Amino acid sequence: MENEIVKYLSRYIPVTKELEEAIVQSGFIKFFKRGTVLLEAGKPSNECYFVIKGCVRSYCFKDGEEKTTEFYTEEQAITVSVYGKNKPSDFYLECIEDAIVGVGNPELEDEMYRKFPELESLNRVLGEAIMAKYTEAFAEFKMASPMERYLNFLKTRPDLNQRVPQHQIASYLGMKPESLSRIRKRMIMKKV
Amino acid sequence: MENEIVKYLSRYIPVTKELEEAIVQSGFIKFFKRGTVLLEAGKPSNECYFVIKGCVRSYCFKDGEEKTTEFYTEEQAITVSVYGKNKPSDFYLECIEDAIVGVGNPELEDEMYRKFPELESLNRVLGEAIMAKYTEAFAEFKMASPMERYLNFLKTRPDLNQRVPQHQIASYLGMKPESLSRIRKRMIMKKV
DNA sequence: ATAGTTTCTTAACTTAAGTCAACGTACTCA
DNA sequence: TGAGTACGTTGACTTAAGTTAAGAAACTAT
Repeated sequence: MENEIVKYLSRYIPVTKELEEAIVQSGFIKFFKRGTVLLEAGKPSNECYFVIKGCVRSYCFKDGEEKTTEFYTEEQAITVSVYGKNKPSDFYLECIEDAIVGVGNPELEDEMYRKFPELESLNRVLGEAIMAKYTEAFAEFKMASPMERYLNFLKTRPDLNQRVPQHQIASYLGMKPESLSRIRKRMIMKKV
Repeated sequence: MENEIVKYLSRYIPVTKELEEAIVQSGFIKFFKRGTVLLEAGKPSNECYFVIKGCVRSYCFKDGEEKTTEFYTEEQAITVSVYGKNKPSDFYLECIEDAIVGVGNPELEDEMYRKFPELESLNRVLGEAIMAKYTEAFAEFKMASPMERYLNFLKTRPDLNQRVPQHQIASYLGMKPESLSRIRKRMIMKKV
């Protein structure tokens, strides 16, 4: 729904009728079916993404294996690759559920910022907050053992555990599927 | 030197005499001796930091041990904790070399953005670029073995390997000092 | 210069992750 | 619905990281 993004924005700034209108008219909001690849590795991208509904996964290949690096869900900005540069993307972006995604590009963004300068300020502030959170997540990952990472995952993203196949969770947590399977077993053992 | 930050900015935007003056006058640029703690874990912070010269390390304690989570060197923005919120910091920030650091606060920042709106735009753009780089670094960390992480570290931050004690590098790479020592030994063995 | 501390290395041992392979289950799609 | 693929679990084995402890080397400060 278009309303979702307005609801999100209006938590931070007053959303005028004009702004709402501009967002809807701009074609920013797009619908994708499960399995759609938004971005291919190796290709430069001119777009940025914001997940409104559904789940988008970023992944790449290493040693012939697919490695899931991030899951982006409701109200998350996708932070792989800065568009505008001509650098080929390191990652694929794939909708692993039917998804509603805000898709931006430099022209649209510049135009919106010109018309609604408060949007750029908001983006800066929210961007800083995302960065701080991500920095903390990286630090925790570094300090944690594989089992601690899985426990942390269950605590911080309990929804994902249901929505996503286990082997993708494994590589997201930096381990092999077999290891995650054994960790789960160990955890069940201890509980009984 | 004040010139350093002007040099940095003028790579992206024209720096007028007024802007240069405003930066110098603001007291943004500060000097710290090696060992100075800029921020203490547990205390809420009102400041943001940008390393102009020297090296700042972020760390925290886990299981009674000090864990280094990041090194910030020349021309790096320190992204732990968003100031302005009253949340206690998760990390310490310590100068591990004599350092020149830009220290900001919300009031100063707002004032500067009001006088020089191009600064806020620049911050948004640079912030997005930092975020993209960091996302990539996190992904690579997840996919890499401890030895690969160390090789990657030597490649991407060769200066740090000289500037920083090894046990701090170890925890920065998510391993114990003993492991890093053995990895180095293994690498030397193979080379001979 | 030297005593005291911190840092790095080494060794022996424990634990768990990676690897390879096999098997059962679940999903999918023609 | 039935064949084929993808997914999760398990087991045996290999490899390397964590742990503990001890000693050597480097650094710090008086």
